[in-house]
Amino acid sequence: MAIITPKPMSGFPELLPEQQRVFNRCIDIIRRNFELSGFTPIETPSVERKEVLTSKGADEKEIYALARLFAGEGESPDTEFALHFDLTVPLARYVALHKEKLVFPFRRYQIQKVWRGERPQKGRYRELYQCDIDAIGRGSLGLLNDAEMPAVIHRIFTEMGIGDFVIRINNRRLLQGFYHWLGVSADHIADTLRTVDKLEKIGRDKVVAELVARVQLDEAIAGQILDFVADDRPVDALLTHLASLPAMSDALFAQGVDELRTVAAGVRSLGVPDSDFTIDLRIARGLGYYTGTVYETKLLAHPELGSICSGGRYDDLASYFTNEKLPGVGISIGLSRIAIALIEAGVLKTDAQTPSRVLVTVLDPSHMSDYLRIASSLRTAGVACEVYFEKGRVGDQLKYADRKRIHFAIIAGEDEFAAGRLKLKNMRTGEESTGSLDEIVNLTTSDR
RNA sequence: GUGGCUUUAGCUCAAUGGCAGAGCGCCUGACUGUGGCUCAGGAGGUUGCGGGUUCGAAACCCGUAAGCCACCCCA
Repeated sequence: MAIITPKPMSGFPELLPEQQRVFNRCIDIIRRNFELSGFTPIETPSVERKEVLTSKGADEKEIYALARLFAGEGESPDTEFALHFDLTVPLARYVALHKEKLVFPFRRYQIQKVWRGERPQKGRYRELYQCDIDAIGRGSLGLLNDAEMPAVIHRIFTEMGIGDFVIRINNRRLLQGFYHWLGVSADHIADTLRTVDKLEKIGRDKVVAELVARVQLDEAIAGQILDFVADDRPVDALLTHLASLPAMSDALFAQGVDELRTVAAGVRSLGVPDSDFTIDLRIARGLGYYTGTVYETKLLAHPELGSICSGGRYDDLASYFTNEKLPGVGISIGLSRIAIALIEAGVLKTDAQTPSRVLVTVLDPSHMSDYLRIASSLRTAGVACEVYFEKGRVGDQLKYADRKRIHFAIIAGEDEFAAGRLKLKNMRTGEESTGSLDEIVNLTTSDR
């Protein structure tokens, strides 16, 4: 029989055990911190009806549809379902469906896989984890929710130890107001936002060229826009400067500046140090539905990964599913992107290939019931362990423990059982100690 | 969807058109109550796949697939 190649599809990442453990630890940190800020878990199905997914005008090339491999006579193998490509659209449907049972503001988190029909590249996958939090209001939603998103993210990234990062905050109202004040026509504003968003990637000259050639802005105006957004003074100085600009005569601009000031103050009070967040007028987010605050997060040591966490404020989450106005603000961590890249870069350190902390070696199979009892006692004490059930000398068994980087081995044979004293070997130090079962269990719970 | 580059052992990579190799990893033994270190030995390849040129192809040509990168878009 021909061997089927065991290689997974590119873009559908798969981890080795020690990597998976790091990845899961990241998920644990994210979940704990989401809950610490009062966000409640929900999970939506991996598939939605196609019409739900395309409601926001998503790029249909990005969506994987579900089909059966075979269809009966007169049946179509196609289904009306497709895999979700983000968690925001499903959230909108969920909230619209359950709004009479939910209490608003609704604060939920969701950690699930999503699928995108993309050409994979570094940091870009076709199957990936997204970790979203959103706060949804009914009719209205307080502005300080916008400050909470970066605060939660800051706690998570700090705890994960992913290295220095900067959460960049901006406000789309401010940008729109500014462009309006400059005289950019309404139907060119979205295009302008999107083009300026590329600044970091393609550089000032190309952005100006594109603004002039494609968006048909006056070159002088394009230049003014770029001077405006490239302003990188510190938060307070920038806010003061913005408030002094003649563009303050534009109501939208003034509102944006005001919102940004409130959000920045909130972020600071929620414990994010000034070194870790900034107001960056360059970011706009490509997505059209953001209306106010927007976020992007950059890893200083890995700028090539792009934004590892982004989001923003939207006026109306679920306009396709209900007439009721549901404004919200949310942020999403691209966990697969961060974790896989940082594991490969060695920033997130991998450890043992197993959760087992202790290996119970088997020297004398006639005492198997004793070995099993030892394992049971360890587990009752909360110590992860396993028994070596295979044929093998002590050397083989210790080698097994060594390769899986199991911290301790319990070694007991005829002599130990006769004396009622077990031997515990610390695999890291090589040090051995003896004691009763209880004493040994105790030793494995202490650090070292 | 468009373009560029790449594909040789599990991994990283050599091999001027002339015997397909190294390092690391893996397995066995030295070592039947003690892992890592060392030493000795071993396994592992239709050179991505299909065709062509040639006395002879891993190498050159055509096709195809996959991978990487860039665009697009985005986490």
